Amino acid sequence: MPKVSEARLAARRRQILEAAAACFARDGFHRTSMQDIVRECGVSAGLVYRYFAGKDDMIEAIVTEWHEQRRAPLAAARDAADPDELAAAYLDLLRSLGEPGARDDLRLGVQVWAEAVRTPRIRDLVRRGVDDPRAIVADLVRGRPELAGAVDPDALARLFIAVYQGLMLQTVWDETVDNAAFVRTVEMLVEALTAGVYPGQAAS
Amino acid sequence: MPKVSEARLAARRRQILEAAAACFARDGFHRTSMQDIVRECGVSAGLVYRYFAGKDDMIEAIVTEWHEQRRAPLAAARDAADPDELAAAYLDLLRSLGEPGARDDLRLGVQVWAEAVRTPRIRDLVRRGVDDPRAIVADLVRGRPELAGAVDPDALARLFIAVYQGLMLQTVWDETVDNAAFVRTVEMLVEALTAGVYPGQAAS
Amino acid sequence: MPKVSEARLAARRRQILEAAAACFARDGFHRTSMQDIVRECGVSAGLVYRYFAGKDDMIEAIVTEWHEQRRAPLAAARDAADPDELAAAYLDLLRSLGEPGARDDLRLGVQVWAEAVRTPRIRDLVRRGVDDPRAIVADLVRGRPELAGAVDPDALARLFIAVYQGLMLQTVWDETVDNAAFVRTVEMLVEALTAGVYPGQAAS
Amino acid sequence: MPKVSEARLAARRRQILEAAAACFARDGFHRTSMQDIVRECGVSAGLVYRYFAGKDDMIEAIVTEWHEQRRAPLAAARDAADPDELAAAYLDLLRSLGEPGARDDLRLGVQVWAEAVRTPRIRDLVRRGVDDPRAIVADLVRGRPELAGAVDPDALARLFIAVYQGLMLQTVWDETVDNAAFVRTVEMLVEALTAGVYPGQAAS
DNA sequence: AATGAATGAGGATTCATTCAT
DNA sequence: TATGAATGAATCCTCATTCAT
Repeated sequence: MPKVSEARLAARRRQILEAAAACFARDGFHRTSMQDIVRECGVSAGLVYRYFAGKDDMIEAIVTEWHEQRRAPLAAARDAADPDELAAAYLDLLRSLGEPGARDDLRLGVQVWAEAVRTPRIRDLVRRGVDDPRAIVADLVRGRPELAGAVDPDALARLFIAVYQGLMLQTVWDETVDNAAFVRTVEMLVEALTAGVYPGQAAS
Repeated sequence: MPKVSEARLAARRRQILEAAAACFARDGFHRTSMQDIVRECGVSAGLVYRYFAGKDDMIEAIVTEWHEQRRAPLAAARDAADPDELAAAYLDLLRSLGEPGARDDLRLGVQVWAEAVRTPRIRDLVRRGVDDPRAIVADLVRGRPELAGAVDPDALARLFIAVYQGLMLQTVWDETVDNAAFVRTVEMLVEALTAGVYPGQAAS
Repeated sequence: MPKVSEARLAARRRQILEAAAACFARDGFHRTSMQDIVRECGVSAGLVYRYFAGKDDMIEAIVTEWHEQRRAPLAAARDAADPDELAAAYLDLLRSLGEPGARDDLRLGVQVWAEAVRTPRIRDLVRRGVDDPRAIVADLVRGRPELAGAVDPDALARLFIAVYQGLMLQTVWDETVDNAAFVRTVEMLVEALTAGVYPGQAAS
Repeated sequence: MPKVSEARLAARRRQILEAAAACFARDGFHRTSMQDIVRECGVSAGLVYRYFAGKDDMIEAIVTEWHEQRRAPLAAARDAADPDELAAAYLDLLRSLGEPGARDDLRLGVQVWAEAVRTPRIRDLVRRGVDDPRAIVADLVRGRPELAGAVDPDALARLFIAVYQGLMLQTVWDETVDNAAFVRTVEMLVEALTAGVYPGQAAS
């Protein structure tokens, strides 16, 4: 089995996966037929089944990839071990939601969330996609006593994730959302936390 | 001269609608067959079509009702014209997400969001479901100069809605979410806003 | 059971029958639902079944009536025992096909013919609808030796009926058919027959 | 690069079309279910939809073919540019109506006529199926001044078509129709026309 | 490796008819 | 007499998946 062939295989897989993602983003998992995907990626129906065991397998692959893409920047910031960098990475994620090129990704994400409600395997993937960032943020909070004393680190982490999720939803349905104003408001909130102005917080 | 009372008709409609909502919450709109709904509500297939023009019509009815249920408490609080009451109503909505009886409602909501991505009519309903509460909150913020001077009222309103949406998602996938801790954190945030401790805010 | 009631019954029956005929003419027997008829005649579904045993029964009633209406003028002319009158009655029938008010009747007739292909009971009714006029015309021909010697009376009768049927079809599909020109051509043919100008005919 | 030859595909299409024609002739378009056709042609339900967009598409294909079969002999005769040949072709068409093997074709034709009443696309096809032969015959009449002076060429053409249509109907309902006698009568009529014996006709 | 013809169960919806009121 | 809510089998069509080529 020559290496060229392996690269080709990977490229084919990618080609199919991207066509599928485009279809799923447009119409959701259950309103996209395999024929739709076949049409979109320009290969035969039979071939798709040599790369994926079936539709569910394809959905899983797409969900896994979707979360990986979001987890990466946060994980990188954590590895840098600089709290400011993590905050910056988070705000960048918020900002990226406003970029026009992100639309399909957001649409896909919402479909993933809905699928997680009913499919245990998808739910597990999505939960990991939430739990990993949450742990990263919670760890950071725990490392700063003036914050940790005032708030539940996990709850605060969930709050930041919730803000991300909610902005994502609102952006998906309404392209006129003022992303910059939203991010500025969140930024102020983050700064206030860092500055220790909350009731119960000791001044830092 | 109807031979069957209007109340009976309304009850039938409700019976069907609730069976449908239960099915949709469990399996999503497109993995729920009309047969599933028929089985769930115990009437014949044909009868469903005397009350709803089709599956899409039923989905629309359910989406409309879903948003109405959330809008009502906020609208009531706004009519009371008491800022504290509005904040309390909002926090109650967050708390209600943690009640065990709410599960199906949350699951249904996530399906609605996913459907809004691909169906213009549903998107319109969902946007109205977001825009109405947003206007209520933004108006409140505008009425308090010390807040309005520091933050974009719309952005802040979106932020609160985002928090609600995100908590809803996380609760749907993970029943172990600590709702009380989350709400406490949000409460602190709200109080800090009211207390005017944010950078840029004049002390109230 | 008072007489008034009987008249009412007949009126109801007529009301339903006419609504049904209008629907059938528009959409054919099998694309017209009982609900369509119910809507058209403004009574309830249940009531229709007190006047007709079912859809098939209604179709039969309509087919019977349809043929009766066409047979009547020919039978009247035959009873007058005047050959010229019969010819005139026939030409009048042709002319009536061109009248705008006849459209629905023609449409209905074509549906009847199609139904006669597959339903024995309807076929019997339709055959009688053809055989009766044919006998009338054939008898006339037989009574005129100079014609009967030259042509098969039955075949000639069938020919006249065929001409009627064909004109009916062409008129149904195409409202621009020149009815007057068609009738003039047939008239000339009839006169030629009467004048005995055919090969094999002795001069009258 | 089709893996299955084009001939095989065409054969499948024909297989399905012929099964459908048989069903439609037997039961009419709307009393024939897709399952009936599927049973008749021995392929799966899904496959039918790879060859036809739906039931209506199949009906259209059948109607088109039906008219083409009748138009062909007339068109061939016209191209031969011999009036006698055209007359012969017409009489042959009449004779073919009496052949036992033609039954299903006739039954199908009557269903087509009924469908033309309610479906614009079918009506267009049927009108073309009438207008083409009419033009052929009318052109012939126009080319013979002694005929054209006496009759409206279009009306005469319509008359011949009407005779064909009427004979078809009568044959469909009644297999005892004496086709030979009918054709002989029509033949005589044609000869008389050619001989110029009509009132208003100049002797040829 | 790649194709796409073929399958048949399952989808939403309609319909003639009945019967409690 | 009259209503119209209720039934459930039947209709047309789609879909994920397979396998001969």
